[in-house]
Amino acid sequence: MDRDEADILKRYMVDACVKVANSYGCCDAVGVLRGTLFMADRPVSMDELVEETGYSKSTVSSNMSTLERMGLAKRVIIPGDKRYHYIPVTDPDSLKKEMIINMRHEMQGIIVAMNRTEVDLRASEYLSETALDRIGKARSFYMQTDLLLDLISQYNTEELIVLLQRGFPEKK
Amino acid sequence: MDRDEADILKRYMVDACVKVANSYGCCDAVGVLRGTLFMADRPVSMDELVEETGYSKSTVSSNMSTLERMGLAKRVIIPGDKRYHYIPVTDPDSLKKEMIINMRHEMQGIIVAMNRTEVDLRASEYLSETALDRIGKARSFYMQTDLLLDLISQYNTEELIVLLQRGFPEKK
DNA sequence: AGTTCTGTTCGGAAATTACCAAACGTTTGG
DNA sequence: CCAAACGTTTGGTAATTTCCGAACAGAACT
Repeated sequence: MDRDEADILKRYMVDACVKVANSYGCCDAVGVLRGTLFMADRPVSMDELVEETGYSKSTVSSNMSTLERMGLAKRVIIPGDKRYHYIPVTDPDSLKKEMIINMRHEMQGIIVAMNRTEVDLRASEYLSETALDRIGKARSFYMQTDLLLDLISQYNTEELIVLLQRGFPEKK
Repeated sequence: MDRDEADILKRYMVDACVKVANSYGCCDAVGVLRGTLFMADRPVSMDELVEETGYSKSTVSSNMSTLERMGLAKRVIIPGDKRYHYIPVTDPDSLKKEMIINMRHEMQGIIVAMNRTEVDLRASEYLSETALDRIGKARSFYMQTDLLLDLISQYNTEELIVLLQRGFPEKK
């Protein structure tokens, strides 16, 4: 397969991955690399990623590190080759796990901030009931969501779908 | 309450909101404004946001628009005042709904890309079974997740927690 | 009408970020 | 122990983004 053909084949995935990457604040290169990796039919070395994406070696190196950190790519060892090779992470459980970890991390950051703020608020001489009340309500939302995410992480997607489609049978 | 006191009270929330904003690729100002708005005990005019954040009027205006677009702030009308006033969106249902809409949007973008890629792949003379297989598996993951999100959006958080804590009773 | 008080848009300056090339440290193979 | 191959780190540059001030457009009141 020549380069042009490969580029045409991967364009949609690359575009979609770039959009996703951007929506999480990542630069284009992360998306391009992810899409390229996804479309490869075997583990890809860094040289090949340089070749296929047109980015420099240093850019590929650092951005592949971030893809790895995000749990979207993995390094594998190819026997008889001293170079690293990357494969995309595509198994549902890993992807789901990463998504949930990220979301819970966000929840917990906000919860910690709310706890600290509540302490400050109660110590303040200008005690704002409105603020206290709002913090209490918002915190319980974030804690509930965090709990829900924990529960969701204990089932796989098929089980969750069955459970939720079943719903509350007693309600008929 | 003086300015310093207010700044101390809101610092944790502002910091946390800035972190969240950054993790979604938004600039600091979005987080600062969100945190400030959250800590206000009444609807806030744009002048007050300018005053409290130190940003210029134009910066506040454009970033409040993005907060509104993200479903995290709302404009309200104060009778007898021709200025806009902003309130933070804190009710659980709205927040949950926004989160799910964003996630489903991401899922659907990827699914569309995969469908188009599959068409291209099948039309290509260099048909890669590996790529086709990977696309099929990945797409079913994203479609399942999308379905799951749809189901999740049909319950409120309390109900979901009950359902998932109950689990599969027949499995004892 | 005109005046004043809104909020948005526009152009440019400053700060940040993405990227590359080169130098560097490590590992592999001879 | 040397040479070659590999990946990471560093410094500098180009491009982007953020932000501000000024100009602008619209509404409310005189």
